[in-house]
Amino acid sequence: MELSPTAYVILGMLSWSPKSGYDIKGLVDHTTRFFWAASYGQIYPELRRLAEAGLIEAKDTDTGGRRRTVYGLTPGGRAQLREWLAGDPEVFELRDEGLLRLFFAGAAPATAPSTLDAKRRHHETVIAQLREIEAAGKPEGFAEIVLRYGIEMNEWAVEWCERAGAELEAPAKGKGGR
Amino acid sequence: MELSPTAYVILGMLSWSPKSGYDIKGLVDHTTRFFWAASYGQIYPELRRLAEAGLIEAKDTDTGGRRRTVYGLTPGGRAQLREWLAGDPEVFELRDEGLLRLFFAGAAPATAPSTLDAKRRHHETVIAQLREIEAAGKPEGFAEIVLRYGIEMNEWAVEWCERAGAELEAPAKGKGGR
DNA sequence: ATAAACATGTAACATGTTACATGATTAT
DNA sequence: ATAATCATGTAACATGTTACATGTTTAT
Repeated sequence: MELSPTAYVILGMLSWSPKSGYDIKGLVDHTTRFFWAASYGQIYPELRRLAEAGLIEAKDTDTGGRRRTVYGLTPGGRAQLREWLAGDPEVFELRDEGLLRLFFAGAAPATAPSTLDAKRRHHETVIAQLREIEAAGKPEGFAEIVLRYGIEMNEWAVEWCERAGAELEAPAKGKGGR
Repeated sequence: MELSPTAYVILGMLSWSPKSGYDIKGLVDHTTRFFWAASYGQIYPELRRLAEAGLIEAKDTDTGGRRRTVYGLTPGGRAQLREWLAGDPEVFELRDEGLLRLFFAGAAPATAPSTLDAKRRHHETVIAQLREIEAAGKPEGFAEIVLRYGIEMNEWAVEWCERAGAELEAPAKGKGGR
């Protein structure tokens, strides 16, 4: 069976412990969002599909009035997750509008420093968010490794923006930039 | 007027010189693809929209039998591009299936080293492609800066994969004990 | 009371990929 | 002749976001 990577986000989350769609969305927003986001519009329909495929199972635990459907992995779902983990990753996509603007900055060179600045600020914001997650959740094992990746990659990007910004200022060939 | 970033890819390409849809696709594949991809299915309809909006202009140059529509920026299109360049970048998205697999590797820990290895190989492949572009096109100015970003970022990622791989192999000390 | 958080879901929209259809020109 | 490249375009499909609709429970 061919599943989307987003389906594996769900399977992976449920491999830790049973969860509701709401739980999954909350976890995604605090963990994988930086390298794999997912919205309710994806999660709820996907939960239904996975349940129909027998990879997850609903344990309708409505605690009184508030309806809440908690799903758990079936043995088949766990096998599917492990099979996916054993394969090679295929998707790697980056969409960086800052880089795009910088690339075309020749049409308005004066805008380059502020583009670089905005990009740097973006990465700094992400670092702050990741550090918060780090402090709050004290992740361990693979989650911690991946979180460190996020922090270090964004730190690298901040440094690059600073270096590139300095380079832009350096060749001041009497053009009267600024 | 609200344009998609992909529309600005076209406007940016045309700001250098007039081009056909085919030209644009070829250039995208050799330049922006690493941080902003575009397919024919996006480019041709977008060219039509931009022409209808008066931001670009077709100069129907059919060289004999082979039909070829070359577009150039109008003054309005150039203004639109410059306006966009002056704003702050908004989109930054990463989709890294390798990181996702690593994140969930707890369900099959033995798969982690090969995931890391595949991710490293991916980044090495990209570096090789970017170096080829660098050697072939001798980019200058902002294009060169952005190309260097691509190479350096992927080098950083390769190093990270090596470091993380070494950590995985190292006996689990430092945690708990100590 | 009322705001925030919990909880599920759908519909409309936007974006993007792939395969297909068509045909001309150039290099081998 | 035939493969590669040039060249344009569409249709079907896949993916993903946003806004909306609905209602409960908990904290202030």
